[in-house]
Amino acid sequence: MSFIALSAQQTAELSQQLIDQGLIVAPESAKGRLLKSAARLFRTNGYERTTVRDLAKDIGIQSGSLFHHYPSKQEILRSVVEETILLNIETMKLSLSLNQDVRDRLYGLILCELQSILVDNGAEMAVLVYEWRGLNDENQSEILKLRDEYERLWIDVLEEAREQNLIVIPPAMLRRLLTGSISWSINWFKPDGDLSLEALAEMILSMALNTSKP
Amino acid sequence: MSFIALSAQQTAELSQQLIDQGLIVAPESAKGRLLKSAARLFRTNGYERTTVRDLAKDIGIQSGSLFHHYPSKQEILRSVVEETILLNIETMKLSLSLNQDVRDRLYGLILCELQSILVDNGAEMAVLVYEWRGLNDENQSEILKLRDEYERLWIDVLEEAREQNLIVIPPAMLRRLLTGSISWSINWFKPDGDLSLEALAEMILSMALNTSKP
Amino acid sequence: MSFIALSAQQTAELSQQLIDQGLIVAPESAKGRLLKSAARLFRTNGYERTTVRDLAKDIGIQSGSLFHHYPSKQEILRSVVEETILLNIETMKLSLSLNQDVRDRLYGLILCELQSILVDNGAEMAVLVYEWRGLNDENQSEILKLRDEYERLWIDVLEEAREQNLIVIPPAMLRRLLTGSISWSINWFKPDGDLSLEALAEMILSMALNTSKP
Amino acid sequence: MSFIALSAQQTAELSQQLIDQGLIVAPESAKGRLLKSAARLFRTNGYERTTVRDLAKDIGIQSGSLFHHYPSKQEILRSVVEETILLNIETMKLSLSLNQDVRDRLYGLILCELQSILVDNGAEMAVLVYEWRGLNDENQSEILKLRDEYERLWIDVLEEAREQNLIVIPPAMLRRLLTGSISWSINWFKPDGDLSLEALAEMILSMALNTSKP
DNA sequence: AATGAATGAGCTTTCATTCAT
DNA sequence: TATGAATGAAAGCTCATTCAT
Repeated sequence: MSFIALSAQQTAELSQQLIDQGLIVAPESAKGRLLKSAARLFRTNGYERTTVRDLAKDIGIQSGSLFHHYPSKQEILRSVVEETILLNIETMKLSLSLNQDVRDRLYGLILCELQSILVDNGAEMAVLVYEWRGLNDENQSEILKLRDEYERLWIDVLEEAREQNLIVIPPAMLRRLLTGSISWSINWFKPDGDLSLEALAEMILSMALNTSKP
Repeated sequence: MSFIALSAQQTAELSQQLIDQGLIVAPESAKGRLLKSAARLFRTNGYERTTVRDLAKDIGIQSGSLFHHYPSKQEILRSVVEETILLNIETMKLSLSLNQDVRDRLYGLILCELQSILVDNGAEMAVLVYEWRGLNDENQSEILKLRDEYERLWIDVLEEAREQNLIVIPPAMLRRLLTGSISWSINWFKPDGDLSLEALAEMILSMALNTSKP
Repeated sequence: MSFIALSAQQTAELSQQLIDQGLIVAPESAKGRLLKSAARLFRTNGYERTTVRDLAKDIGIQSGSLFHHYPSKQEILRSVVEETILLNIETMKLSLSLNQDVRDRLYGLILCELQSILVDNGAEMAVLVYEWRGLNDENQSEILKLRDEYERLWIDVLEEAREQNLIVIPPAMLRRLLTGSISWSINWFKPDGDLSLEALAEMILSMALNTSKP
Repeated sequence: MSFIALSAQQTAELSQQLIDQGLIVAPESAKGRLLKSAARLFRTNGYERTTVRDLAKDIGIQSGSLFHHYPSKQEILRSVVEETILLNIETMKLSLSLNQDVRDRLYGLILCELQSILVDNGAEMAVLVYEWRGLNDENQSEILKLRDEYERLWIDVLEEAREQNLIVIPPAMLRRLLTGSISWSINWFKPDGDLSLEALAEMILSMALNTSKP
């Protein structure tokens, strides 16, 4: 395959750019550590089952002190979700810019989403998928706008694939089926197991493309 | 396609048998209505966000009266989940007994799972998929045994398909991808929309089988 | 010692008389069994900690059925306490009528109270002593009248003892000290142990009489 | 009599020492006031009949705030009981260290226990005696160890008395009779009445010693 | 008499949030 | 910024009692 992956350096630069633009907070800052903790706990125990005391304890402060950083628990969830989408959008855009072949472009999106959901620091994505209901109505619609942008990237690539007769299922529908397959992996994938992320991505790609794996 | 679907009568008879064996409660009984309500509310709002007062109000009794039927909220969740799996196992077995062709057999499983998760009385399945963490440890392992039996049915059919070279992805892995695709449908499928359950099932089948839809 | 004890037959006749007069219920009747159960449970777990469901279960009926026999849980407690005092008063009167010597008379009272509190079917007395606060105000004052009659018997005998210089502590005060010693025995006396009820009664007598045990 | 009583200053110093060692909480602290309140209410109404709302109201906070100080109502009871025994043990040891004559030593123990149970700040002792069953099993056995140490002090003094032929009833038995007499006093003694605590202690002593009051 | 479903007030406890220090 | 005591609404659950059958 001709796929060009993102280098670690490119990923790091991207994060730094977003931090500089004020779109996401620096991970080593107090707020950053809080968000990381929150993502992990929300993912492990669920939003409701995670108390602000759990959160505070996890980063070594008192529960009351949390509210100096964020006005409410709800806002913490919103930040976790928002930052994740923002980072994912930019990462995916970068990957697309490096690859022209539609197979590679689709593979890149799959890999990116898997990485976001499965690798160590990707707890936030799981929250995005499974703690959707934890957001109140206002926040849901706000996040929805970002989500539309995110999904647009997927649909565009799938439309390309359709034009080249690589897929038979309508793009919007296929995206939904893939979303399910990819997000569900959080329930079974073991990062230290035999199966690599790349191998999993290829399986999903082969399923999507409806052709035998090369 | 040569697929033989379950008739409404067969489904009804199956439910009645399970009721007679004491494995599930009659849906028109007090307990039955409670479980139905619980499944719907748990699905809509999540287990944690559903209070016993909500539940009681929904079926028109006082909150304290709930505990006349079930000793705890947790036990209600357990019952919802357990009954769903039991019913699904038997429904799937029946469907498998009616069809010999492996494509039909797989199509039957997909349809059955979709039906369970998407049609009006399928709220329980969503709970099974998404409220897993709501169960305490003891109940999780108890339910896990039933789940193994359920998954066995899927794996067996996928093994058959593999022997006939209909699928390229290893059965256990493919099942996981399908589980995700099918269960995620709860987040977007509209029962009253243009897409029929059968059409959706066929799309998923075609994705699984890795061959063009006939 | 010249003490004349009550025979089993005399005790039985006494109970029968009270039953015939309608002052206490027959122990083998439904109500009787209920009271016996209640006394035992109240004694073991306390009035508050004993639920009507516990009570019902103990005698093998449903909790709702209890209220065909007694209008409230409170009334059950009142009956237990009332019957106990009534029976004790009569038993003590009988014992006093059989003994003239003041040492014997006092010994009889002590033995009678110990018996009431310690022997197998004497759970009611413990309730009388320890579940006093479980009674509401109205019932407390009603029972108080009976209690006065009961205490009168003690005081009269202690006055006699005082006139004969057998005791040095004022009767009213001594009665209080003895009440404590006797009732506390419920917390440590083992009916099957080495110490007999009679030996214990003698120790208490010797303590009261302020003379060495003969 | 040659009895040397504890001075108010000595008592105060003892309390301070225990506070400094972290064994009991300062009475003027939030926790201290809570324990004091709890002891009084538990004594007056019983553990079960006292609600956490009663408790909170009594010290002027909201019921939820109680749990900032103690994790459960049960733990409040445990603390009340534990602190009482600890303080009593130390007070009794101090009294014993000041008196050599066995009569005086015994008189000191009696007085100390009476004081603990009857004077204004002695509600806790009543709880210890009468709310024993309110403790759960785990806490009962924990407290039991302290209680053994407490009882050891009594038994040792009674053994001395026996060696000097001052008592005729075996020490372990006599202690039980005295426990009853002393603890029962809570049900009748009026701190503002004619009878002084010291006079009551002497009566009990004379009853125990089996000799006329000198 | 007995059942068992239902009541409804009240229980202990949880928890996001506030605020004086 | 951080603390930690306090808030107060709401949670899950208990239980004496009622009542149609």
